[in-house]
Amino acid sequence: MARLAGVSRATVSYVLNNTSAVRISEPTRRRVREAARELGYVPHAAARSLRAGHSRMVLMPAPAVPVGPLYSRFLDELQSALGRLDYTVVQYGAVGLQGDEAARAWAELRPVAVLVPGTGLGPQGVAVLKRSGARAVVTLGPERVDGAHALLTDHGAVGHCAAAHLRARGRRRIGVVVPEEPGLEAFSRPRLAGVRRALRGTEAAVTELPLAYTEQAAAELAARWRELGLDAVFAYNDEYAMLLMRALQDEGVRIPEEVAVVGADDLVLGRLLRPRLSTVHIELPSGRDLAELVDRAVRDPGGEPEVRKVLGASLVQRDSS
Amino acid sequence: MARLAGVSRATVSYVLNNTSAVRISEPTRRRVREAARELGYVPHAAARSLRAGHSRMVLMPAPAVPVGPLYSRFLDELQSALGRLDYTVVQYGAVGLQGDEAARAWAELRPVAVLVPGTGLGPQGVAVLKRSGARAVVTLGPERVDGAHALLTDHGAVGHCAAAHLRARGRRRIGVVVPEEPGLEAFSRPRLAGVRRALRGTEAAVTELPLAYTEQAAAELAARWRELGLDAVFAYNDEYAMLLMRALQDEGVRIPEEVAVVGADDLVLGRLLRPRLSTVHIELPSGRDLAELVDRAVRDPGGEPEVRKVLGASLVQRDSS
DNA sequence: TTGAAAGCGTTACCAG
DNA sequence: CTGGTAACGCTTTCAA
Repeated sequence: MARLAGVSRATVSYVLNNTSAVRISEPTRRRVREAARELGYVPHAAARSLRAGHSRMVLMPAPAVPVGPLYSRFLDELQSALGRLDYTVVQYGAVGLQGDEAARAWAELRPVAVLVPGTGLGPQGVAVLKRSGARAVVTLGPERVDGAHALLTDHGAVGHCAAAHLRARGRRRIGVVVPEEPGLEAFSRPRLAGVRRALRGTEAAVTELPLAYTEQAAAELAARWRELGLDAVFAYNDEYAMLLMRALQDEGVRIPEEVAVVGADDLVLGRLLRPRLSTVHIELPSGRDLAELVDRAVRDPGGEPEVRKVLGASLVQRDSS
Repeated sequence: MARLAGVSRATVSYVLNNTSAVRISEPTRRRVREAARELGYVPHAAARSLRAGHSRMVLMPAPAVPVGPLYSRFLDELQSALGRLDYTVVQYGAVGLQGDEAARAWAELRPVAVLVPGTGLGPQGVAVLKRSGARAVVTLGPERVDGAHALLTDHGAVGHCAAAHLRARGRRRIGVVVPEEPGLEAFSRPRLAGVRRALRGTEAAVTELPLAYTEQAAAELAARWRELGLDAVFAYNDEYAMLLMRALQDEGVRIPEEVAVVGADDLVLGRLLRPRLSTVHIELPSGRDLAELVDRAVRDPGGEPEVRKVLGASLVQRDSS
């Protein structure tokens, strides 16, 4: 830049980085600062990290599905926690790249750490990222990936929790709503599996209920409700629960007498329904903890990958079950 | 990298970029490709853009507030549209930097375009970005900023639409819910102003109703409802509308006889309430259009800044008003 | 058809 | 204390 400030580039670097190893005269500092402001000088991150051989960028693929308030909060917390640790968090617009191909695209940015929600990253992808200089790869999903740290979000626990509750309440024929919206299978499948697991070896039976998030789809499901002969339903989450409850009530099905309903996510919404919605409260990891994990991993890239279960599920009983 | 592939770096560059200006022998190409795969070679985006003097990165600050399905959809569309135009969309984790300070942080990444939702970027910030090589700066907010293209989202129109409707229905004492959640003022204030504008010069009166998004806050508001003497309320959006409606119904206030309620956002939710919720349907710009605007601006950085109104508001009347 | 070399903006290192 | 120089990985121009 301001070789035009009358000094050398090195001097500029010293001044702007407050390098303490060398001492620059006050007048010089002033000259440099002034010139910087005047020229609207902004350091060039790419050049810096090229020279340094590493960056402070933590890369996350941007979530593809509209994301609830829970995950939003978590993400926010994570970002500010990492920010305080002097990392720059960047969400990479996921443009439908698949798995290891995506990993290569991410690697081009040479992030110091990569945080991958969901599945789709294989051991190969992890290897690519690490070779390209990523000092930490952390997955946030149902299963661990070789070479990466893992935050295991076992959505099975959500279904398990709901099903165990329904069974304890004496319900035996249990429906499970499976959203038809694409992108939600990642959550709905494990939740369904969790229900199955909870009921294995009991006399209770599970019925899958595919459902699109529209009034009409819910009405159609409700119309054939009696012939399904269910006495309980785990509705995937609170929003689908609301959709289904309304349709059932319009159909004259009494809740919870004829059918118990349980949602998930513990949204404010559920408390506003009548009957009040029983739900599975989901506890995500604290953003601060995760930020610290990332920082630790970056500082000690050789360490054993940490694997940690991070999804807490607990039932909140209200009036719908 | 693969000087170890037996060829020169230039050759590698040619092969991997499919440079058509020069012709490389097929065997060489193969050798290079193979070596690249074997070594897990991934080009270094920073080096590339350093050399090229520009990047294909479109930068967006990540929204600070949990964002509804509307905006999510819009963002998704935008990202894939830009992806198809061969841009890389990156969301920068907003770490509470203010205005032009944030602009400097963004400028460090030398994005080719910056897309800024909300206020907080001043003309100075725009200038910094442009000087640092951004060929397009587009704001998405209530007012234009000198030097930047603007997509004007006039949330006043939302309030205006709701208020005009309520007035046409004969309501005269109109409450307006103002969320207490931080970060929402950016939307709630203009919406309130829009209501005021719609009712100016009429005999209708406006009452502000601050409200936190909790059951208790809603109950407290409902408890003193009669003394407020309102015959209509614009509830900020559908979610606050649901919250308030429930509290009012618990209090025995009849909707719409005693008080008409209008929400906004036209969520599925509103159709599930009883009475069905009247709402303001909001039309965001199509992601494709915006992507094209960005692309045009990048190709012709000298052009006049485009200023465009992009927020459509139309009332959907149901049973609550 | 291929190779060599320059240069993008930074910063570490060493000589003045 | 300050300034010159080299090197990070890449693309491009020029020469072989």
